[in-house]
Amino acid sequence: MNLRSRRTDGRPTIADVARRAGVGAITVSRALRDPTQVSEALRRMIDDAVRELNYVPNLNARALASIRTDVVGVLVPSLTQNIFSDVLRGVYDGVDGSNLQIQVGNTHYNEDEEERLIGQMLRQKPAGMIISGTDQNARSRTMLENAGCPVIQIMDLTDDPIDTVIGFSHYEAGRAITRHLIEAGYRNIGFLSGWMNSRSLGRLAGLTDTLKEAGMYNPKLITPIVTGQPVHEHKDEKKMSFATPLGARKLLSGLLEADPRMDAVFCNNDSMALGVLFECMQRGIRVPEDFGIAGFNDFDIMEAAHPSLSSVRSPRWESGHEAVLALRRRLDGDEAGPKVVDLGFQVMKRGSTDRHGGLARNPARGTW
Amino acid sequence: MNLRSRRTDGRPTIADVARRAGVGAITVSRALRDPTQVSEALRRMIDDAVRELNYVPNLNARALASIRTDVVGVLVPSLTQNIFSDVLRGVYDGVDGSNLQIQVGNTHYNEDEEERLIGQMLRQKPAGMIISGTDQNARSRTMLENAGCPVIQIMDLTDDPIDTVIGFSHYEAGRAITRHLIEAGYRNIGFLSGWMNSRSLGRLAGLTDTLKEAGMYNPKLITPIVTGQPVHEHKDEKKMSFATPLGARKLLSGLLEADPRMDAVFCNNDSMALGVLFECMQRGIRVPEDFGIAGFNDFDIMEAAHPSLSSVRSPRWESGHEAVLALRRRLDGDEAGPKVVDLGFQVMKRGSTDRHGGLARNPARGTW
DNA sequence: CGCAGTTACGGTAGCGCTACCAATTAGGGT
DNA sequence: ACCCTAATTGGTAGCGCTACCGTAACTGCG
Repeated sequence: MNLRSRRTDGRPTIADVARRAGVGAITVSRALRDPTQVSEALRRMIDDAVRELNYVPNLNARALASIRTDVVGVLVPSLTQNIFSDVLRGVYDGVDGSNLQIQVGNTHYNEDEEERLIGQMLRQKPAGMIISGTDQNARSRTMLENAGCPVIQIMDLTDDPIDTVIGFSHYEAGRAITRHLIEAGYRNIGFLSGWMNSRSLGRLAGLTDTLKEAGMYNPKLITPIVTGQPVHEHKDEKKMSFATPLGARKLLSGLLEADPRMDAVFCNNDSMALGVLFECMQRGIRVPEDFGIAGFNDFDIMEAAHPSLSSVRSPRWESGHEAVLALRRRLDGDEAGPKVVDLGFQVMKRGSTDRHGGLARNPARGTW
Repeated sequence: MNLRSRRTDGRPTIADVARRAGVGAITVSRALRDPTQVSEALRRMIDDAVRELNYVPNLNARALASIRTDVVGVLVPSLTQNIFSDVLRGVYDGVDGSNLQIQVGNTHYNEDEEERLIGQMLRQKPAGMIISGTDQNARSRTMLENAGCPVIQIMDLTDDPIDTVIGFSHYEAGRAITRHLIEAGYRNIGFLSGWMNSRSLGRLAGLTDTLKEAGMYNPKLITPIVTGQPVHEHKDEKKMSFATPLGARKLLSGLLEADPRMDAVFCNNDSMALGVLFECMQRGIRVPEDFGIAGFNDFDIMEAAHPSLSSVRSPRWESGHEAVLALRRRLDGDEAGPKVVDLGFQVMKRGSTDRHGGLARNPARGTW
């Protein structure tokens, strides 16, 4: 007797726990999912049985039997860029201590791929979705609106979220860093980018508007705008064509040739800002006296460079983390949270834009 | 009639496909998983029905009914460091086009946490496991040996893998970069590290042995060794205490104080090498003439720095990618693959260690 | 032509869990 | 005492899929 079917693997099931605790299986199920539904006495018997048997629920069975799973789908446009590594770290830190599972999808900045992944994930009836950006196409948006689960858009801001958006304004970030460059005393300010996505474009718009308002706009100081699907991320670990330190060095050369009066540049990311710094070093251009440099994102390296590099600190980890926390609140039944959360950004004013030595007199590390 | 139960969500099931194709459900199941078992004629009918109904298999049901799932558990010690972002990118690239799903766990360099995560993942009956490092504790190792699925250890090398190991020798990497520094003409070579794990220790051992063989070993030029559990990775996105560019600048100052003769340093990672470069700039120490700098990992920034920074290129993306490919081969029934795969490393000889201008005469980017 | 061996397909019975409904008990008001 | 509601517990019937076994048709061979 007592021969277990070959189909099981001998691990205790909810029925084993129920038998040991002397209750019905369904009561165990309830005690596990919502202990308040079960009386104190039974709950303790069940807890004891669970512990003694070392019972672990079978998530597949749970998912099959119930209408929802504990999977959170997270879509990012790239894993190559450190930005989204930070976001994912925030996400993983956010699920620590919950029973949520993360399923990551990489859209490769391709909206068809994004659409496909959204469809695939929604079919798994996820507990929630976290998706980077606010620029989903119409079909993706419709799918998400009808998903029947919380959908959090991150790393950007919009008045019209699918459900909830948690991020910051790239346009305002572009404005803020440009204002800083102007205040620091630069007059011929350029913009240097490799490949641009919708968020980069927002930052560029912020720069352009601010420069125009100041009567300092000069299109020759803006590198050609490359959008669309980025160069495929290669197997050999090379990154997207221009958006590298080396690419930035070449692009800077081009800008200086186009208009030698250029005296500052806002780079689309930190890597390119570093590349610009190194190009300046090689050319003997003094930073910040002759030339100001600002990056975007503010990775660690910016503070450590010499001169230290100004940048805009973006809430990457925070975006991922807050998104998960918002999701968890929603799953706990709290529907009251705000639909638009602005995490802000921080203009980090450092040596590379300190043209007149103001920082030495007032060496704050950065200001909000 | 025809009222669907409230428990379903209206999506087509295998039974719907079977009905439409005029076959039994089990035949559809077979046609989906192993088409060779089904005759050409039926296979086509089934394929058509699948397409018309837009049928997508329910993975939870499949997992519940069968003995194995399509989940691959991936354990990394950290998500903070770019190293493992690259590994994960290789992993995700490797599963593209298969039906494998990735489940990531972060051990935070804590072996108890690692043990817990291994147990938790194995309970889900994964198709395979990929785990960073070869230094699992005894209980973890036992669990993995009895897992009944392929287990790939990555990012290190050992003669005695649990199952298969794919990586490179940190010890040999330490030897190789040290030989390079000696050949470049440096005589007082130090080692700079923040926090050390077992792989860092391997590199340090390679350096130490090589220096001793050359009669050049000087313990004062080695920063204090900090091991054990690293400082907890904070919510505020700060990284582990010393292993940052800024930390490196302080540590370098300490070493120079301990023995001013120091003329080169091998840094435990690229960030610290950059920090050292910036510290040298500020102090007016000429690189590479007065001082040689080498990093480890060879992230993009090393090539773009000025002077460009020597480093050891580690196969991070490749480790993740090859691990998944090996796993896929195993899951396809190919048991013949090697149990130890050395992906090698590459000493990237660049400006920061080019004391005598050899690179200018022979400007190869690096040599294997 | 009969028989074993093979191939192609289908039916049945779960996998472990939970939705749904029923049953039982307790408490509160009249 | 009674009815009515709420709280607690259990039984039944799936969720969608596949392991296992059975059946039927086909093959080759003596």
